[in-house]
Order: sequence, then structure tokens, then C-alpha cells
Amino acid sequence: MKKAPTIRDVASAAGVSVSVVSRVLNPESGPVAPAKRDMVLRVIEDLGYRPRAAARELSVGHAPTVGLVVADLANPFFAQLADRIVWEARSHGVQVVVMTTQEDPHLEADSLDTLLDRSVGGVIATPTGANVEKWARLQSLGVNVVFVDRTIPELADVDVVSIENVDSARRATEYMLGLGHTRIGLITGPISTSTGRSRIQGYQAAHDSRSVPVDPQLIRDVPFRGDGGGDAVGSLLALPDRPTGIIVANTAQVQSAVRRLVQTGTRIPNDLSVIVFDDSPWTELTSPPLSIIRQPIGMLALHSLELVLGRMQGKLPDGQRTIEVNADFVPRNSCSPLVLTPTR
Amino acid sequence: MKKAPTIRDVASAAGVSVSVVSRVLNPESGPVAPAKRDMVLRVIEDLGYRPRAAARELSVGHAPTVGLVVADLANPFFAQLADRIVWEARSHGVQVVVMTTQEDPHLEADSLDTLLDRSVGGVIATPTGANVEKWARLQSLGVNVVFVDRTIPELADVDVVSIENVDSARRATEYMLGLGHTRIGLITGPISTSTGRSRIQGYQAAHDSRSVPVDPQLIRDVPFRGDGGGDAVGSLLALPDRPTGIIVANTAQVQSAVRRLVQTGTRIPNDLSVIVFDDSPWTELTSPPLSIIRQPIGMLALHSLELVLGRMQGKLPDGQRTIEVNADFVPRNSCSPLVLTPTR
DNA sequence: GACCGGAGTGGAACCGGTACCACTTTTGTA
DNA sequence: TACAAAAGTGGTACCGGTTCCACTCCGGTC
Repeated sequence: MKKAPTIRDVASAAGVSVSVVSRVLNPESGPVAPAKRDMVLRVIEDLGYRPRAAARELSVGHAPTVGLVVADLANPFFAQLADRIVWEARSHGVQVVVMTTQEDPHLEADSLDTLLDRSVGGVIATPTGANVEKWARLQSLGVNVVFVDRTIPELADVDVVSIENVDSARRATEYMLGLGHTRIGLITGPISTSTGRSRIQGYQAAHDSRSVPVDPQLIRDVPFRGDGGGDAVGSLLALPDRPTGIIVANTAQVQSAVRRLVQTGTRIPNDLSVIVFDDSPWTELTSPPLSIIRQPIGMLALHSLELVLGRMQGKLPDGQRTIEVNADFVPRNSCSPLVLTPTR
Repeated sequence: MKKAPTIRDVASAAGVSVSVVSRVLNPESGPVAPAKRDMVLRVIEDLGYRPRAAARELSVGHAPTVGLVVADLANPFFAQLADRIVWEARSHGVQVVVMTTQEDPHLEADSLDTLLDRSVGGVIATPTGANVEKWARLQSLGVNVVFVDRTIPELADVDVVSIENVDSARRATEYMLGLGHTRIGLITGPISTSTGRSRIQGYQAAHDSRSVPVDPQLIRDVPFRGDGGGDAVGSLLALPDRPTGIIVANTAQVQSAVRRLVQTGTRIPNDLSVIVFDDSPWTELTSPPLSIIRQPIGMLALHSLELVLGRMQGKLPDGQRTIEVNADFVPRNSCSPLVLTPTR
């Protein structure tokens, strides 16, 4: 329980001033005679000296830290995203403070305050959609913000990394339309979120291009949390003219939706063709394995971290930046042509 | 991009000294006249003042922060654990710095150094099993350490929260033995980890109590990372006298193992009875739904956080503490009696 | 031989809080 | 009413780094 050595301990043990030790620690900040540098390094080693982050932060005014604000780590999508970001950040000598919002704007606001207190240089977030003014304030205080997966259109000047939501939803829908399905259920995220809206847009576009009318009843936007996916499945299947295919475009609701299908004994793909937005390995462990839109989490993580670090180092030109990475459609065996198995 | 107000700005704006503002901020540290308190609070509100964490940390010598060192956030087990811990910590006003080790002792050592630099008051970790001296040093520096899920026996004085590993493995094994299986494969974690050893011990105990001999060939300890689970399944099934049941007691390898079973067309439970250690919702989405040992992640999170916070506040009596929470066995449909479906 | 520029160095003022101490005012009690 | 105890207040030295500045040596150049 002895206290850790400080830079002054090192300085006196090495017979130099603290300035010299500091310059050894931060080579760019000034010259040091090679002999003294070696001496200092040896003393540092001997004493097991490590600079205290708080002192440096206080002095330089900001921390080599990025905040990561995700909705829910228990959700594999966010968990994998966090994993990759934490991992990648480490190799850049940057620490990550993880906060979760549970999709609650209040908790999100809280998180931002906390990160502000920590003087983080940047924040990567999957915003709830609220707290517009709070995000703006964060930016005005010099914190670099990157939104990943979702965005808030009202906020100009925030970098965004997402998958090609419109296109992904369009491709999934076209695939089903191509199989002959004309009544396709869509379970997506809240329309208050950009992903929710974009995926509806893609779904609509696919229908338009084939001149298939869209029945609004078939579109269900459900919250990310809770059991909305299962309920939406239930109510879609209870429709008088029930859909012959379902696209679950709300990643957080995939398990809930599939569970409901299993519970109700719905045979896939005979009774219902299914495509889900997900990338969890378990989607190939069901029978049949599910056709998925695979979200390239690694790419999302990489780009968002690169953006935020680039901003923090001022290495990026001004102006908002949007990066859209494309998501693969992975057909497996959860869809079948409508003609071969007419409904009922 | 204007700079944030400091405590001195608040003091002068409120017409008081910094001492008073500080006492308003930390009520326990001294009295303040109600009128002045209100005044200060109003100014704080007006200016949008927030104390800087770094300054406080430097002054008090430690941070209201716990480090969380997990192997791999992409693994749902750790992800859920992290989620609960982060969540629970917030309600205590404590922040969590998450680090991942990817099961690599070097990265683990790195992480500990980083957390030390941050002056965290405590660390919750799923240790790799190495870095014994490093953990000890951390403790000697006054950092409270709590191991969760796994432990390192060499380290006395470290609190541990885990599930009843021996007992859980014993119950799963007894269940299978009770169904008439006598050749039961066990896929567990590395014997270098406490969980790996304990689960083998429970497996052994169950056999002993029924006087069924244990064939060492049937026990496979595989690393947490990589595809060892699938490979172990493959080699177990290739055995001349292949097992009629398998217990996957390595949570991280469950998906890999099940994937191999699916790929090889093994019929569950007809060809093989299966029990896995897991708690992911997807285990009931396979067909048949898998019988599981459910790890009570919420309890692990709660207890470990309570322990570490309790230590940090000095509210706990001295002496190492071990908490074992029990894990439920949830029978579903992946096991069948041996007598009804003889092998081959 | 005077002068310049740069390498190398140490002193000390910060950064923004906390906490101790000395001091003045109020309050309570005999 | 007297006086001790408690409430309330401000000044200031920390905490452990960084950074600016002044200063001393050098060698090289005209």
C-alpha cells in the first residue's frame, strides 16, 4: 500500500530536473542529452514509475480517451461493435469509456455529461434520436462526435458511419419480391431513428420498382427494447390477409421475432419466408438457417474510430463526413418461392 | 469552442470563495449557509458549470472509477456481464473503463498498467490466469480487485464471484448419467483456468458417485478463443467408441460446437444428447431447443460490483471473500434416454 | 576574437479541483 | 450576561504532470 513514485521522485533519483524527465516522457517536447535520457529511463524502470493520467489530463486540458455511448451491450450487435472499437482504440493508445443508454434519452444525456467531465476528446455513439441540443453543445465544446449505425438528421456537422440502410432493405425486399411474394411484412426500428426510416424507404423503393403496392398494415416499427418484435410477428400473422414473407429489419428484435415464430409453430420457409438483419453466428444454427443481411460490424468500428481519432488529431479536413459501408445479403434457407407453396 | 467555466469562475460570479463552492459540491465536507448554497447552485446552473474529473482525481488521489477487464466483449457472456456492471455502476455514480484482453496475458498486463495510470479504485476482471505478480502488485498499490467467473488460486486475498462450477458440472453430468449415458464427452475450458478445472472436477464427481469410470479421452479442454469447440466435437465423434452425450462446459465454445454438430448432420438428441453451459436466448431457437446450465449473469455482475464498491468505500471487513451463485439447470429437448435410442 | 544559433537544462507558473486551517459570526446553555 | 461550542467563511498549499522562459554552454562563421 505504498504510494506510487512521482515525476519529482524520478527527477531527484536521476539527478536531473523534472523538466528533463518530462522531456524524456514526451520526446517531441524538447531535446535531452542521450546520457541523461538513458539515466532517466533506467530510474523510471527501477522505480516502476508510471505517469498519472489525471495529472496529465489536467495539465493538457483533455484526455486521450474516447467515449463510447451504445444503447445496450447485451445486444450482440453493440457488443461486437464495442469489442472492435475498444480493441482498435488500444492499438492507438486510446482508452475507451463505455456507457450504455438502454435507449433512454435521459440516460443518454447523463452519459454525455459524464463524458464531458472526463474531458474526452471524442465520442462515438449510437444516438437515441433525442438530446439534439445536448449533442450540439458537446460539439461546440470541442468534442468530436461520430455517430455510428444511426444518425440524427438535424445535426449537421456530425460525422456518420452506417451501413447502406436504404439499399440493404431494398435488396432484401427485392429478393422476396423476386420469389413471388407480394405481401411482405416489415418489422423495423422506430421511425424516430434514421435506420427505421431508411429501411422503410428501401422497402418502399423495391415495391415501387416492381409496381407492387405497399400495404401500410404490413409495416411495423417497434422499439429496440422490449418484446416488440415478437408482438409484431404475432399481429402480422393474425392479419386476415397475412404476409407470406417477413423481413425483420430491427436487429435488436430479431431474437424476439424468431422466438415467436418458433413458439407458434410457424414452418420456415413453408409457411413464411424470413430474412433478418443480423450477423450473429446463431442465425445459421436454427433450422433452417436464416437468410440474413450481414452488418459489417468490423467496418463500422474501424471507420468510426478512425474518424474520431482523425478529428482529435486534427488530421481531417473540415466538413461533415458520411461513410456508408455496404451490407452483404447472405441467402440461406429461410425463403422459398411463393408459387411452390401457395398460402393456405 | 469556448472554454468551460471553472470553480473559480463560479465563485466570483456568486460572490463567494472557491471553498464555499467546493463545499456546495461536496456537502459532507462542511457547512454552507442555505442562502449562499442556493446562490451558488443558481450560478452553477446558469454557467453550465461541471467539475472536471481530472482535477478532482488529481487532488483526491484516486478516481471514482472501476476498471472492467474482460476477455472478449464479442462473447455474449462477457457482453452481458459488462452491460450489467456498467449499468449498475452508473447508479452508484461510478464510471467503468472497459478493457478487453482477448485472453492474451500481454494485453492483460497492458490493461492493468493503463488502469493503474487512471488511478482506478477497483478492478473487476475475468483473469487469463497469468500475470500473478502483476495482480499482486495492483493489490499492494491499494487497488481493490475482484475476480468474476474465474479465479487464480495463487492469489489469496482477492475476492471472487463465480458460479458453483463443480456443482453445475456435476448436476449436468448426473442428469446424463441418469438417462443411462455412460460415455459422456466433456468440452471445457483450459485447465489453466479455475473454471476449466472445477468443471472437470464436477464431471468426475458425478461419475464417481455412480461408480462409472471416466475415460480421459472424453475430456477435452480447449482454449476460449478460436474454433476449439468445433474441433473437439469432431474428434469426439470420430472416436471408435464415440460418446452418446456431450456436455459443452466452455461457454465461449458453445456456438462453435453446435455449429459443428449442425454441419455434420448429427441429430440431437437421437444421435447425441447435448447440454451446454450458456444463457444466450438463441439456445431455445435451435431445434431442438438446447438443455442448458444457465449462468446467472445478473447475479455475477451485481455481486462483483458490490464487492468492489464495498471495498473501495472501506465498508467491508478485511479478509478474502468468495461468493458462489448457483446456476440453474434448464432441461429442454436436447437429451434423451440412452435405452430408447441405442448408439448405432 | 566577437558574435550567433542551437542544444541542453532547470525554475516556476500553471491546470482545476480539495482540504486544512485560521478566523468571524451565530447559537445555545448555564 | 457570559462564554463555549458550532456554523459559516476565505486563504492557500497541495495533487503531479506540462510548458514556457531564461540561462548556460558549445561549435561554427565572418
